[in-house]
Amino acid sequence: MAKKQKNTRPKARLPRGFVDRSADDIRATDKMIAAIRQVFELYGFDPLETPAFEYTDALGKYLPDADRPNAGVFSLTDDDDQWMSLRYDLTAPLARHVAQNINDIQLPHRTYRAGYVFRNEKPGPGRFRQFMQFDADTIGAPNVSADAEMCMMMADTMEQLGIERGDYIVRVNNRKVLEGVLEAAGLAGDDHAGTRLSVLRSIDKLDKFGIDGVRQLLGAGRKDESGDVTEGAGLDKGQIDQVIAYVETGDVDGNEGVAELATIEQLVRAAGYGADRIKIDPSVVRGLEYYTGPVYECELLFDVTNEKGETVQFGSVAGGGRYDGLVKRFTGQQVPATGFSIGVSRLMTALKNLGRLDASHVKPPVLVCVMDRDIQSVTRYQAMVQELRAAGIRSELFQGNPKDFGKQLKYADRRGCAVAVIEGADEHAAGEIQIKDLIEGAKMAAQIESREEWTEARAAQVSVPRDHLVTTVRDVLSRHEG
RNA sequence: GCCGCCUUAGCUCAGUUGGUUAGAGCGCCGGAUUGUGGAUCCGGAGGUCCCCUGUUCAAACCAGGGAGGCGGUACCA
Repeated sequence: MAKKQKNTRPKARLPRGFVDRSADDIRATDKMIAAIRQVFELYGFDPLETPAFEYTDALGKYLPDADRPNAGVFSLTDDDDQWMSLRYDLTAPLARHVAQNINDIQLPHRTYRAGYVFRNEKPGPGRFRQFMQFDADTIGAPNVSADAEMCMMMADTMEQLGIERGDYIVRVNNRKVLEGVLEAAGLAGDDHAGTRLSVLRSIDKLDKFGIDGVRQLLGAGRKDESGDVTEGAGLDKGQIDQVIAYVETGDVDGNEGVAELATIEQLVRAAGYGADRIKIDPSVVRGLEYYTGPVYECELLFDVTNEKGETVQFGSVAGGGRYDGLVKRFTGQQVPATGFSIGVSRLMTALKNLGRLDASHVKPPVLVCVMDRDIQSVTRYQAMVQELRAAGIRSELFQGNPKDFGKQLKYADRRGCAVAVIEGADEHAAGEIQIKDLIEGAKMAAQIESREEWTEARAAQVSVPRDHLVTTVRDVLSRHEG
């Protein structure tokens, strides 16, 4: 029978691409969010929260030919048979919110929001199916000064997060410029729509594969490490040279986008942001779906290593752009908007691996041990914990099985507690308590070889009057500060 | 999706020209030690050898299929 039961036990496992988050990660995330929020608030943005689910058509992910949401999103049908999906970014839900409340919203509308988004796709190193984004957007802002502001705010945010100047770069481009290049290469018109997509994707791969890689992708194709072939855009040599020349110089004649970029550059330079922080970069492409003008992204310039010590390609940690058509989908009126999104989870990985995120500020608690198990004694131990807490000292009563005292100290040791408080019958009779410095004790343990000696030593332990509890604990804690 | 590699104890892994009861280290639990963490010593628990089918007297090992994991690539709002 027992065997049979075993077969029906569920396997404890996570859905692929999802992770549990540890105490350290949560605290680090909270800290990052607080830093980002501080910058956004300072710039005059207000918070907004939208739900994790939206009706699928509001996200704009319906296949034209099937009554079924597109791949890439997690979807289900509500009890009225309507398709709902988990949001895959924070921009589409914002557009829905603005369209829905357009009469009550004072434009320009400046908002920010943090939240988890979900993507139903193959996870990769550092890429998950649930991750956090932190967005800022200005809705109803037709001029590129709003885009320039976004770039500057991105830079400020990086510095607020502790990333030093020179360790990040905000790169800016313009969709209109890219379209101009494609036109100049003879790729205008509906016939070449597919090719245009391929070309843009190829340009986007510059930082990953370099100029030669981009050339291959623009032409016949490229082979990856496993030997798999990526089909190329199939341009001829003249067209490839034309595109590569643009990527290298950023030149396109008489293009509206070029003028916009010049304005952005002028604005940010006037505000004191040099090319070491914000620069025009012709290889920036961003998402292909809805951007209509300036696009920008922020990249980290230092090496990030993974657990195995290998340097990893990190890519951009934030990105955004102008999306003038997104609200129009709902209302029919043009509502120009621009905004960007920070990949909080990714950025945290980078900062953590770099040791730039002092993840654990939180000190382990002081442990009050349970020596005598009668109710009178336990109430005394409880009172000690209350006293410590009232003094603002993080502390806990041992809540495991108290019959083995050694286990309690072992628990304190594993938890990293600095102090254990011990009061047995002897101490109680004398009106004393034992305060044990576990960190000092661990150092002493290294000097001791025999078990007996170690047990006898009662390492780094002092006996003090009961009413010295708080002051003595505080002394020991401060000894280990910093 | 496509390409490659991988899957044996909680973890990291060994294992075999196909041959009895499948191993190690670490971890875990118990004891030496029922009032003191570490080190040491002794003992113990823990396995559908990823799943299915086939070949064979015999499969953890061979063959076919499948699943899962990792990595690359594609897609990425």
